[in-house]
Amino acid sequence: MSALRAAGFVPVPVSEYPSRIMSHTYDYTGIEARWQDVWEQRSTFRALNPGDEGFDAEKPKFYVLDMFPYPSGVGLHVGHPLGYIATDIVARYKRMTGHNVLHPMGYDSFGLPAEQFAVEHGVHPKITTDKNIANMTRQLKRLGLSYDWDRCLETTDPGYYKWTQWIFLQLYKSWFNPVSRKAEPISELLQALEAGDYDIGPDGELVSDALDGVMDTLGGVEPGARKWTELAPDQQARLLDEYRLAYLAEVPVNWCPALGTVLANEEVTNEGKSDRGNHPVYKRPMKQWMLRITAYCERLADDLRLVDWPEPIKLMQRNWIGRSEGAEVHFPLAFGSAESPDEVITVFTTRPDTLFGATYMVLAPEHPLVESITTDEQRQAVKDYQALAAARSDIDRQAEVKEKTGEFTGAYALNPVDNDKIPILIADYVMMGYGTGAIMAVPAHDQRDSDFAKQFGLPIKPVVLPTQDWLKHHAPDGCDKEDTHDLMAHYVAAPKTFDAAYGGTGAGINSENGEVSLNGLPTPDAKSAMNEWLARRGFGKSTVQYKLRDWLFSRQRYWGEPFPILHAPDGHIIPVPEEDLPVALPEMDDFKPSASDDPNAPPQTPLSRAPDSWKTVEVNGVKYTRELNTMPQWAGSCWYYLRYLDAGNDERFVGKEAEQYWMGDNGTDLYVGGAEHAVLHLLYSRFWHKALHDLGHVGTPEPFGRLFNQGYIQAYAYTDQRGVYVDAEKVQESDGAFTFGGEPVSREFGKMGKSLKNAVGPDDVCERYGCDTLRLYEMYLGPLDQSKVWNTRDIVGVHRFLQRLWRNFVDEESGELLVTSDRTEEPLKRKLHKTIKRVTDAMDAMAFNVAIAAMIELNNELVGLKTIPREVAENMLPLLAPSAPHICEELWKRMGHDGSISTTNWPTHDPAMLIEDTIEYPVQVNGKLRGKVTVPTDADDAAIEAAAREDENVAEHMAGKSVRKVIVVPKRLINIVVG
RNA sequence: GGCCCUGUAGCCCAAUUGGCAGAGGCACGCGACUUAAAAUCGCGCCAGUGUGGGUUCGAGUCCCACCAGGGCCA
Repeated sequence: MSALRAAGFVPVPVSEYPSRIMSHTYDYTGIEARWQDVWEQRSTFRALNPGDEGFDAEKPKFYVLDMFPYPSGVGLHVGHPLGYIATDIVARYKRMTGHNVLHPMGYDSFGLPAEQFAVEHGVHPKITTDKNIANMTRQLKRLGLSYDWDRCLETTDPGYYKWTQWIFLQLYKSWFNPVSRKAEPISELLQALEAGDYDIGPDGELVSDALDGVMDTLGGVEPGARKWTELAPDQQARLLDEYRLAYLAEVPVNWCPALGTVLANEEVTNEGKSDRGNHPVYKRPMKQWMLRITAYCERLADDLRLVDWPEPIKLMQRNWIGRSEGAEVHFPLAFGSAESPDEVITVFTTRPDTLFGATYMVLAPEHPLVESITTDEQRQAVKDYQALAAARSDIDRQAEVKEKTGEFTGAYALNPVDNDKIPILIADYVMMGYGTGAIMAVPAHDQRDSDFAKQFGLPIKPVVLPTQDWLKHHAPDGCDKEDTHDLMAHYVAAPKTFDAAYGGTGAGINSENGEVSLNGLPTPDAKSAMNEWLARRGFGKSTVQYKLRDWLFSRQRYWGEPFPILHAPDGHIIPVPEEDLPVALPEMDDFKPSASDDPNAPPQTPLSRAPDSWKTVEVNGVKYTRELNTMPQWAGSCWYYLRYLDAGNDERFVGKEAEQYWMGDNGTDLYVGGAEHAVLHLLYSRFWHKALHDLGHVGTPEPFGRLFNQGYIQAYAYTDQRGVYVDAEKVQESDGAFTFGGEPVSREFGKMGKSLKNAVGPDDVCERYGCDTLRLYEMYLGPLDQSKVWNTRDIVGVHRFLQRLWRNFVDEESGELLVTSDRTEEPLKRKLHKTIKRVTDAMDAMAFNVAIAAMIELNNELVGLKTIPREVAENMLPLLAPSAPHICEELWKRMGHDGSISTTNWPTHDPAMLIEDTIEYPVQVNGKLRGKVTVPTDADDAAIEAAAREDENVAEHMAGKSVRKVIVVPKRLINIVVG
């Protein structure tokens, strides 16, 4: 059952539509309503799965997908359907070129926007969501979009989120095997542990002889390794939990008291505010569900090579994953503390070549080692500083200000390259969440280290020679800036007098011990020489680090998927058995989050107020409590593209055969949506898909083979003298000045939407011009991938085109069809075939603006004719049908066809019709146009040249000069170079 | 500060990927029809491609620098 019918929509019988047929003019209202109804009644756009009756296995498949919308309360504005119209044209085009097309739509109905709308209006989110979905479905249907509505899904439907929960359980029941680089069932890890394949290292890492040298974490037997069988049952359980792809962890999270929930890093803005609502966000440690997306860093980055996506989006994902190559270096403590005499501090650096320049170390104030290394004299000062740092936000701490704060721990480490005793400090510009939470400070070559060192009077030792330009630019006053040697000498002797740190590359200096010398080596060579030395001496090794963190997967909200997890009184957790899914969201009247202005307010989830009958579950005599957090916004959208393939399946999240057929080798054939999802949805989806792929549930390594980002529709917006936006519709223009209610306003420009008060609704446009006009107008605005300005004034252009088309086909007086079986005149026939080719090429390139222009041109050719030849009409309507389907269906029917035009074949052009008998060549002399000659198409180069030389004007410009070169570009031009 | 995208008639956009800068639309002007207006039809109007260099027989297209607008990351 379609969402629209579910919402109580009853189609009006065709005969009752208001009609202006009597006058035989272009009655778009009646035509559009009538054909939309016919499509619905005949299920014209139902996509058949393999095994369905009538399924044609011979046809290639084409899966064209839209990013599904949130069912927002304000409905659609004309910016939303831009992508939907484009995919609809592609879907209709592909059907006509012999493809089995899957073109579905659904609603991403869980999450903050829906919940906030419900809270604001004091209505249960289920009710507002249903209402909003009904309204948006009505709006979408009115655009004549050829979705298979039978596959429409809502992420809030228990029949859907049952499988979202199921996928979560698959992640929970899996671990990432670093050797195979794949997710594998955790039961296999358990078997391996029980068989003694691995021992357990002191930090819970897996240790195996067989894997020695293959993997770091699985490397050779370490002292203190234990056997699996030596662990107590609860230790065994905890160890397994540490390897799961979904795990609980006490981590510093982004806590937003005003929203009453935690947020993922991706949902926090640069200013440290919530992406939604712009509320302050604080870091605090909390026990939360995490998904181990970091295990997939390498594959997520590498596999971007497999997909046809816009380069900027790939780049954004790569930057977000943030791969950096460098080295891990172990600094021994100079005086071991009493508790742990062998302690080392491990740092990650991207510049191991600057190790000789490390003159001190900095730990994050939260670093676990701080406690044990701090000397008694410094203890109080360190404690005070830690308290100070805890009160600051991450964003604050990372801000690039010259004023740095910190405190000395009293402890020292040894720089492994030269055994120099270097002080260990704590400072809040070092973050626990990045790298190892400790850095080696190289003040000569890192700006923040330099600021800190200058402030605390720490030594600065240059180890890389800067470029001359840099030296000149940053040298202190009093240096001779033209004297290269003087500058260098100055720099090496007194680097702190220069006003910046040199972060670039260059030859090494001051970098030599008895075993390795970096002096004179360019940076890349210096890096590898140092890495080699570190590895040889056991002080470290080259390694790769990623910026991406694990995905915080809990939210303290009501309107989300409940976790299928039970907590025992003793703290251990068990999954809900798969056959008991879904864990339905309980009916609750009080679903509001516990919002607060107090950053220290404890999180309290709405589900903690659920009835006990829901919260408590008894299994084998033990009373378990359900997990009371819910999943985040993104959970449902991670896999919806798979559910469409087999939306009604109760047995599996998607049937194998349907999945194999529609996903094929490369996933979706076209995925269209906004670029704002470059690092959120698109990264999360890829992660889930890869895990499902590893576990054998889906066949392709990537979900979205081809991605296309549509641009935004922008519109003029107007502000009054206070700078407040006013309703753009009510602004009046006269002589280039704009007024609102008599007051002058200034014009700006921005993305269409509620906040700028410049939204235009599709319903109004459909009312006034019809949806075929709206569809054409949106496509005709410009290239799909670019942002364009909405200008209501321009709509009449494409509307006139459709009016003219109608009058070319139908006599408005009599209603008589003007299509006859007359022979097509030769020039018109050529024009037709040229148009077929141009439109086909443009459709393939998704250059719909160009395709429409070509059709307008052909239509304009027909305007002067009393009747049009059937040959032209029969080819022209199918060309236009994907873009303006309703008017084409109507004219197609009036021409005597029974079936829908959407099932006819796409026209093909006759190449012979494109070849002209003669070609006019522009003739250039020294690159300047001097004449034109017309020669037979089959003339050879010599004949063309001869003809060119005969042109009077050309001859004149060649007179008295010798010909150096003649360039004849077949079918293009002739250029004669003289001198 | 780094990276990415975009600059073509008054406006939105084409330009076969290095080959005559103009397909289409809007706006504007004139004419036809009309008592008149709208609609419709016909005709017309306008830039040398943001700026400055370079490569080339030839540059809107490729390279370098700069300017402006938009985006992403610091």
